[in-house]
Amino acid sequence: MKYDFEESVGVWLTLAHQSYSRAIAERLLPHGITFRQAQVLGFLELDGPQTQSELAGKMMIEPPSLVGVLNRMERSGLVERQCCPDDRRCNSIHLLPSAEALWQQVAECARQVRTAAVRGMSGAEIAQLKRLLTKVNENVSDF
Amino acid sequence: MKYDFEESVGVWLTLAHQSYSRAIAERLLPHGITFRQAQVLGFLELDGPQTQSELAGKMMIEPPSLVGVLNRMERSGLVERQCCPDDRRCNSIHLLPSAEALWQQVAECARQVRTAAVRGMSGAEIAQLKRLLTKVNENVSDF
DNA sequence: CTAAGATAGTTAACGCGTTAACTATCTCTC
DNA sequence: GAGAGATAGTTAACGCGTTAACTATCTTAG
Repeated sequence: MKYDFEESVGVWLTLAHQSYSRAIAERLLPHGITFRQAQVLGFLELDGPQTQSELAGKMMIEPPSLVGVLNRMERSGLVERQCCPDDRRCNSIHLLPSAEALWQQVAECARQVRTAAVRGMSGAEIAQLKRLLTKVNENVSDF
Repeated sequence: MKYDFEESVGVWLTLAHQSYSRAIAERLLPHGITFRQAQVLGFLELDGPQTQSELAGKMMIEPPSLVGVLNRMERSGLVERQCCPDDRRCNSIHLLPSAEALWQQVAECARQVRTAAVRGMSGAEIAQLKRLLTKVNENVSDF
């Protein structure tokens, strides 16, 4: 009773995910930014200044994971931690001017990869892919 | 011109992949083993003693990434690095007795998650999922 | 046979993920 | 108003991924 490494959803999933994130990382590299940092930029751009917990929630990582990302981004002068006056436990994360310019380029990278990923697929196929991936997600989430 | 985080293949892919690997990790935890260590076990079980480069290739990680995994597995008494007599640059990685027993349980975990992932999907849908994921992989690999 | 190049493995430096444990601060209840 | 509990952020310890640079060893060409 052998375990077949080749014929498992897990393998296809891993392969696709790996190529995808590698493609984004490679395109982001020349801009001196990582995928996670780009995501922070995106959410701040989209929803304005917000809390670390909020950001971590949207990025679907644990708060401690965000600490390092923000430290590096602060060091690069992209964002700023600003203490909330009404709740001194919170930090409000703000974009700095240099980040605004960068965001346009970063968004373009993401858009390119996103477009490339579904090249040659019909609308119906894309919808189907989404449906099946969502299904896998559900199946596996609730154990 | 906003970047839509919700409606991208990347997001669906990430979500599915995350749940999947989390599900495996959770099931493996009680056995005191990680996903990567389980993979090493699997490939050694399947193909017998082999080189670190070979292993890294099959796991699709870089050789330096494997070093730490093997160090920890050696520390746990699961595997052994054995110097190849015919080519003294290579290490031949061997399973130790305690690993043999563990493997049965680990394989069962993987099988459970793999089965759960496609629950409620027809054979045609699974084939379609594979086809689409492979397509995404190809699309994005060759830039 | 020797010098040059390829290959196997390691280390170092970095980024990022986790959980557990800690510090502040806020909130809620008595 | 004081003590108990919830919440925001951090740190520490761990696992794992990368690239670049280094050490051995083997191979190959001259």
